[in-house]
Amino acid sequence: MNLKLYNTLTRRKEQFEPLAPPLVTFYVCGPTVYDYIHIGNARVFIIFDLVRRYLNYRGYRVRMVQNYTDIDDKMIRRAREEGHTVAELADRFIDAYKADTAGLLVRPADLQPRATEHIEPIIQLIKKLKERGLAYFSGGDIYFSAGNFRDYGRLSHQATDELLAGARVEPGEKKREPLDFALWKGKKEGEPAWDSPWGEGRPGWHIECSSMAMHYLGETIDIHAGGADLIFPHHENEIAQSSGATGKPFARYWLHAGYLNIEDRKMSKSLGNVLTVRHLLKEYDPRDLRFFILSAHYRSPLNFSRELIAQAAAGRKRLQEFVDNLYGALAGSGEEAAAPEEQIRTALAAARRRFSEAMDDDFNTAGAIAAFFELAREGNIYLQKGHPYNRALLEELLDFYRERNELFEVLKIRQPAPPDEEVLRAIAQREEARRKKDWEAADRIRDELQKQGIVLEDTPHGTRWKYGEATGIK
RNA sequence: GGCGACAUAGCCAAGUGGUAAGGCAGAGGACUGCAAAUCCUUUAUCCCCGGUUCGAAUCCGGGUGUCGCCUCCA
Repeated sequence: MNLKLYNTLTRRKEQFEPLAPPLVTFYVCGPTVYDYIHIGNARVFIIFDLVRRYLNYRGYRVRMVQNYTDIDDKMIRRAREEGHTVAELADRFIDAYKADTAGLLVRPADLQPRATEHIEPIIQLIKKLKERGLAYFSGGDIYFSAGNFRDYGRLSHQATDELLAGARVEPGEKKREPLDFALWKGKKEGEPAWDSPWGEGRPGWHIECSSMAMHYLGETIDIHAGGADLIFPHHENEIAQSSGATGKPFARYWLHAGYLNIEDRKMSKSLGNVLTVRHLLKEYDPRDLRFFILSAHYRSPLNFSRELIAQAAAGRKRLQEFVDNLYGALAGSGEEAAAPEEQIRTALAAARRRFSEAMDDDFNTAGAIAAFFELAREGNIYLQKGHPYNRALLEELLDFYRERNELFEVLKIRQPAPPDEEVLRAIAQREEARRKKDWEAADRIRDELQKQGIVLEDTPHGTRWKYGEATGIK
């Protein structure tokens, strides 16, 4: 095992060593369920789903938790605007989240707890912080006293006095110091509330993640991940609350995904350029969206535009063609191969190595994808050298893509449909026409099949057919 | 103002000391009745200026530019 990952906490790549291998405890900050998720959210969920898959692939047993924030200011505001209860709003957008991420081929975390279903552990955690002198009661709310937590600012690498320079206490706020933040908010008229030792109220935003992460994964977890914008204050505050309560490190590795911009501009409601996953999935194949996102390193900023998606789609198509052609080639394969195999076998070994090295290096998906392409080129060369092909070799090539596609899920690895009598008959007719150099008839048959979604390709070894949608852009 | 990231071909994007992966697009060629697919060839003073080194895209210093965080935000 030689997996390295970039830890925001130390700002360097570190050897990954989980606390209790093969177990890896993994917490990802999930959505606030007040709206549809957008393409920027999608990047985060796709990336960390892939991280989980890769860890599993490397032999770890990953326990992944991702929360739903189903109570906070935004939830309350939106529910009020729409005339629903907060719970109704949450149910609706949790369903939407599940549908949208499924559409993106993201696999759900092992556990997806809701904040409102964990009020009791949250209260216990706040109690502990009060006992330790890290929290205080003020005007119906409970606040965390950031100044009393020595390591505050360590994750975002800001000294507390520098953070203070940009912060202030708004008039009407009840906290004592600018960096303090609410752990519990006293009930206001018309807001959902739960009983607590401090009266009715609701949890603050940061405390839910601390609570749920430790509740399900233990006081020190291996990996904590989220979008880069969560570094401060959310993750900083999570550390303060968790370590403050336990005296132990909270998370050992912090992973943060870079931003996704829209046509070189930050995506924001005010610019009106928020692209929802729901909308994009109507227009694009999810594999194209995934391929696009995975074609850059997860920590780099990534720019989204239709042009760039088209570029990615064109590249992905090449790989899809190759995999489809491997299946086609199996029809003309046997024990004895006509073509020399040394070159392709060398390429296969190199691709395996390259893929693993790239992924082990802080999940370098762009490098890993290059391995897909390099092997495809060599594979195509092999296929051109003439059948019969070595069946076992073709299977090995297919396995290469099948196994890694379990991680990336950017290709359709599927057996072609069984031979269609009608199609075969049409192809035979066309062959006959071509032999007679009756190009008009031959082209008519090809066009006819095309309309039915069947694409014909003439190769030196005969005519090959496949479904048009196999490689088309949705 | 404080903290930080990034700057590689027309476009996207790897590469952290040994003279530049991969993809898209373009051009030319091979194959082909045509088409499709595929293969081959072709395109980089690695933002600028210094420094360290036998050797730097890679390390150090200084510029310039872009972006982000410091406030809800994936």
